[in-house]
Formats: sequence, structure tokens, C-alpha cells
Amino acid sequence: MGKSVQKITDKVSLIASADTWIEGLAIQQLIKTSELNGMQRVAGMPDLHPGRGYPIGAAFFTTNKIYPALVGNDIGCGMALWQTTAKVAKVNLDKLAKKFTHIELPLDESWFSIIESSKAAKNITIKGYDSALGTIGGGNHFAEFQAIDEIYNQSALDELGLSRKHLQLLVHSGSRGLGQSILVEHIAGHNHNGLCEGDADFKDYMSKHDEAVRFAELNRELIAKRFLEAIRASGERSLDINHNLVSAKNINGCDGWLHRKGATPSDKGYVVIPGSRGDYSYLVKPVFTALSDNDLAVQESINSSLFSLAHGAGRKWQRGECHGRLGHKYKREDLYRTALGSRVICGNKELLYDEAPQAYKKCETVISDMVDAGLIEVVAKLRPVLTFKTNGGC
DNA sequence: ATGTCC
Repeated sequence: MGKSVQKITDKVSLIASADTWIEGLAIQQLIKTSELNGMQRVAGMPDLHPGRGYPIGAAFFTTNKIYPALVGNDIGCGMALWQTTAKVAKVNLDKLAKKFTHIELPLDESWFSIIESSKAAKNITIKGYDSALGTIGGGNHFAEFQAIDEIYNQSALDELGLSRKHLQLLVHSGSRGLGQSILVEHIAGHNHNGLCEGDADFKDYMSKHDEAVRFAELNRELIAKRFLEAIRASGERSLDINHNLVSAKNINGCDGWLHRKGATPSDKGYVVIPGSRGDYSYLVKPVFTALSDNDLAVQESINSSLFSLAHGAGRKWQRGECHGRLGHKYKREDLYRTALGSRVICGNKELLYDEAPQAYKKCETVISDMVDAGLIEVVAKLRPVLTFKTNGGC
């Protein structure tokens, strides 16, 4: 701890060293959000960047009420890591890149029975959004094949059953149109005012929210299975972690509601913090200091990080300005390959530029800020092999 | 972020 934990105000802290680039607007949004009624504490992560009104890459702890607008439309968005049976040594990039031609369409009849049984098992009763299941979506969502590049903690890797011989698959997606519809309905009735505990609409929102979280998990599972089928491999999920949600949490003896907006939980075991498509991702183990709960330093660390971590490298440039900044220097063809030797499949021109590695911070700085803050230790570094965004859309 | 905006 120390150097990479900044106190912004009494309520607001930021996990970032002084030389980590954070946009001023994002800090302003962080402070503004801390002034909402019932807000107890706000913690910015080292990938903090501006959003529409509220910043992304932050955790917000309230008492007595929740703010659905803080969670946003992509309820349940998160990262799932699958180990495939495919061998890294046997990867042929040209061949691999050709296997994903129909991967964006709604799942066909051959999937219907698994969709029905999975929905029942997860108590998902909502109808009307099944065509989104198994689809990645836009924005920063992706499916990426990766190889374990460097190992720092072999026993942790063993615990997860991960081997560097096997190709890994990281899926980043959420609840698609379902989460969007839940937010739209909430805003129509309550604007950005939030909901008080005890209100009928509070219960109603939380129940829909929780279902959207399960829907998002199922979506990632179906995306993974679909990509596995496309490469004629099977696989097993080693983790699935949501970074957009609100849930009940006791923080330093206080019962309340923890909102995470692009903030990875540090209380759910191992997590993957992805870099941009041209950078490494990091498998990390959250650290819990083995001191008594009464220890002031521990309480302070909990207050300043709110059981949360970065959810990625963090945008350096705003969406939409990237084509202008990169267009002169890079042709579209230049962006289908990365400096780490990986391939990119992205048929949408704006997305190709918006999600370019240059638009993101270096993931290593985000990781080292959290290491310095005493929040994580790095287990392994994952190298991108092929990143799938979308086939069409140009 | 969004079966994405005409």
C-alpha cells in the first residue's frame, strides 16, 4: 500500500500511482458520484476512465439505496476463462482465423435444448432475449484465444488446472439487450434517482438485475461453447467473474450495497484482468492481508479499494476519436495483426479503430498499481493469439 | 453498452 493509493476526498480514493494516466474528467465524475444521497465511499481503479455521466472502472458503496444507473445497461458483464483441449503448439493462425464465419448469428436449433435446460438450471424465466444468447455484442466485448506466456505462481496455476500447453479462451460479454431493457425501464420510472431499500421497485429491480447477471453468465458460457465447437475442441471453465453489478456487502461492519461499474471483485477468487487486444492479459490472485479485522491498515485498504480491482487496461482515448487519431498512420489491414503476433478479426471499421491497442493504457501499469497497493499478486501472463470482435458490420 | 441511428 501507500504510493499507489490516492485520497481524493474524504469519501473518494483512487488506486493509481501518480504517474498512471487518469483523465481529469473521470476524477470529476468520481467526485460528483460520491455526492449522491446515501453514498458512503467511492473507489476508482487504475483503469478509471470517463463514462456517460458516471465513470467506468470504479466501485461505489451506498447504504439504504441503490443506483441502477451506476451499474448501467450491461448488467452482469464480465470475464470467463476457459481452458480448451486445443494445443498451443498446433495453432495455425491462418487456419484458425477462418473458423468463425457464422459465430455471430443467433444460435440455431441444435442449441435449443441446451438453452432451455441451462435457463431452467439458472432459474432464468425471462423470454424474448434468447436470440442474444451466445453472441458477443459490440463495444469492448470480445472472445480471445490466449496462450499462457509467463508463469509466476505455478501452484496457483495447478490449483486452477491450467496448463501452458493448452490454448485458453477468454470471453468478455454481458446480458446484451436484456440488461439494456431493465435499465431503460428503470430510468423511465425513476430517472437517475435511485431506489430506496423497502420500495417495491427496489425489490423488483434487484430481482431483474440478478436474473440479468445469471443471463450474462449463461451468455458467456454459450459463447465459449460455440467458439469451442468452431475449433472442434472441448474445454472447461476455470473462472467467470462479473464486473458490472450491484450486490449486498458488509464493509467494515457497515451493511450496504456495493455497485461495481467496470470493477472486478477481489472477493471471488482468481480473476483475469485483460489488456487490450495487442497486450498481455494477467491472471491474478487477490490478496487479503492476514491481519485482524480491527486492524486500521486493513480497514483503510478495504475502504480505499472496496473489494474491487481494475477490469482491464482502461481507455486512454475516448471512443469515436480513435479513427481520427490513428487513421493517418494505420490502414485497416495494419490493425488485423498486433505487435505480439496475434490476429484480430473485426469487420467493423469504427470498432477496429476504437478498440486498437493504442486506445488503451499499457496493462502492466494497471497491474503494478494494484500490486503496489497490496491488492493482488500476479499468477501468470497471457498472450493474445486471436481476438474475435465481429465479422460484419462495415 | 444497445436485435446500435436515419
